[in-house]
Amino acid sequence: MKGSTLRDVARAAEVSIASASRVINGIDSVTEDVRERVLKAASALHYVPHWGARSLVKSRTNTVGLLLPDIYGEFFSEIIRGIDDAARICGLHLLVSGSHGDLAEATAAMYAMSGRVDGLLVMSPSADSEDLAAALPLSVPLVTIGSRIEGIGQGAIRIDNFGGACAAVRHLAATGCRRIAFIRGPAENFEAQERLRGFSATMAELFPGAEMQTREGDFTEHSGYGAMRALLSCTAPPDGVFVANDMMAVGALLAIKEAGLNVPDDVAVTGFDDIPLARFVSPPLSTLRVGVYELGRQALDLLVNAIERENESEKTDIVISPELVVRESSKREIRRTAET
Amino acid sequence: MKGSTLRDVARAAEVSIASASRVINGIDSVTEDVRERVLKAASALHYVPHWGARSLVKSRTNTVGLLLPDIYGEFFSEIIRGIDDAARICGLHLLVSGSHGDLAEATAAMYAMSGRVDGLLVMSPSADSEDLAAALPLSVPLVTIGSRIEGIGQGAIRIDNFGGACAAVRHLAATGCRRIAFIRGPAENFEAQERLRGFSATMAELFPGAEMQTREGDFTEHSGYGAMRALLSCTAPPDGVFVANDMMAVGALLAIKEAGLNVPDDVAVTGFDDIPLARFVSPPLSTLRVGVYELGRQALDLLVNAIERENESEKTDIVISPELVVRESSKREIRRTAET
DNA sequence: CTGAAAGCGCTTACAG
DNA sequence: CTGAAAGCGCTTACAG
Repeated sequence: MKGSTLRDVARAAEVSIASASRVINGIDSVTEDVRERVLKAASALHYVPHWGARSLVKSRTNTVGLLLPDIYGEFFSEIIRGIDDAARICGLHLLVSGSHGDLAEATAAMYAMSGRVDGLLVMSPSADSEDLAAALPLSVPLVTIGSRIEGIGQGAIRIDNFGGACAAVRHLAATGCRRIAFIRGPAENFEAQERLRGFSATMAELFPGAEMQTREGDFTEHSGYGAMRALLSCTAPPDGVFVANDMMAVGALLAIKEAGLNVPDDVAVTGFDDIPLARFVSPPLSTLRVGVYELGRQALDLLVNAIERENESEKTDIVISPELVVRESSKREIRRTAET
Repeated sequence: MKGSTLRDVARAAEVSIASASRVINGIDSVTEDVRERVLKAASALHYVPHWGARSLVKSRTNTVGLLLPDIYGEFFSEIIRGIDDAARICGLHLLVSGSHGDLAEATAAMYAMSGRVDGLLVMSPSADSEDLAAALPLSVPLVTIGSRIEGIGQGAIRIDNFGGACAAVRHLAATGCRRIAFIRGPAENFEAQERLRGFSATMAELFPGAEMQTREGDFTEHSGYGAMRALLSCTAPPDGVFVANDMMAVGALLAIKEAGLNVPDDVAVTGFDDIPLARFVSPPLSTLRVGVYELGRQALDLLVNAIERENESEKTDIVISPELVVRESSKREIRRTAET
């Protein structure tokens, strides 16, 4: 079970450790004879380089850390995929850590990682981010994903949640909706806040003085269902709903159906994210597509850049604009309403 | 940017490196005075232990590697979640690597990982597994997930795909289906093969001598759609379809709808996996629930055990039985058919 | 081209 | 309780 070391290989090949190291690393001009002997010995002994030792002397780990919030589902999967693919191309390994209930856990995870990675990718959309910033290890290049924090790290990548929300509301209005409601995400979530801001701003512009109906959800289907029921029981129920993410929108769809109303004719619905599910619910859900995979790739590229240019403090910010995808849930003829 | 070392901390705290090491590791009885000084110095210097050095001397990395095939979606996400949660409890880090197109890539990934982990979790349901086995580093405890390979590793965890398939076919038969077809997964995929085996065996038992209709898919929604269309254009189209995974079943649902037929009355449908989407399509999809999160947890526990009992070669095998979940897509009154 | 030797940062018996 | 020292496995100038 115990692995063999370079010394064992060198001994078996009857060369010095230095020479063995050279052929293992494929460097230098080494005699073909030596190379062969070392390679043979290495494979016979099932030699695997001890990574800790190598990283100790090179002070490079060739590993990046990925810190995720407590995320569940497609989004998580996609972003890892994007990062992992990009990392493989750069020859980097990926250390992941998810599900951090509270700040203490997130800090501990970051701290534990920072000694073994060349850089850190941190996604932490909740409010504690400020405190997290205070706890940052300064010795490691860091790129934030979708974070509200401006000052920290060597780079940041985020989604234009505000712009996306504006587009959604404009779209609903263009399709004839006059009473547009909003189902919000968690109050402490930065991305949710930005979507709310986009909603409010656009509503104020399009329907000045009108009252805005919103309900809070927690990004789960269940909460979307509940919020939609609440909205439908208002005295003036909405004829269009922008929902802060697709998962909640799916719940909203259910609630509308249960109320015996039609989507999109009675209530048009638009979500956010474009998770795969969006295409499969009935009616298919209009939404804002975020290239999550691409986001992951770019985040990693940003980090690799930061690692390479060391402490040159040129900070890069990337903003990804979501794209409106119109499906059946909001596709309707512009109707003339009799009442106001 | 450059991190400080234990030596720096010791110097600042005016103690020996040994003492500094002790308080950092929280061991031994150390004077309260020393402890305080070291802790203060460490935080002032933003000291982070160099993990490579530590692992070099302890010959423990506190990291496990996870090797996944080219997987996309919920399944991937869930299994990582299960493993990550379990790993955190054990104080282990998780190195992940996905998307291995071919054997060479998978082998390279495994090799690259094996020098930096205490154990390996390998999921590789495709046929190359035999070759992969040959390439295994022997120095690292290894647990396979859903692998066809029997001989390798210190443990294995797998899904009872055969049993699940049997249950699905029996269920369809019990609900009145008389011509049950099967949409297969990729031919080289072990799990897909097992599901096919279960289908064939049960069909042979229930409808001896009857011809079996099957079509191959590749686990994507699109291929399920195509396979279903092909099945519907047969001279004797099926009145029940067992589909090798939920994603393809979703495609099948679409094809049936497009053909103007009703689910479940004209064709009952059952999938496999119970991905979240299954509940949201219309009609909701009957399927076999596999506790993927739980599977991940258990896989890690198995590995931790293997790591702890070192080379005692007591190999553990765990088989998880999927559970039949009946939803609308196969809920129908048993009908009497006029024709044969 | 090749080898002896120093050193990466840390832990851990071993003395005191 | 504390420190000096050896050693974990590897890479890399430095000589030869």
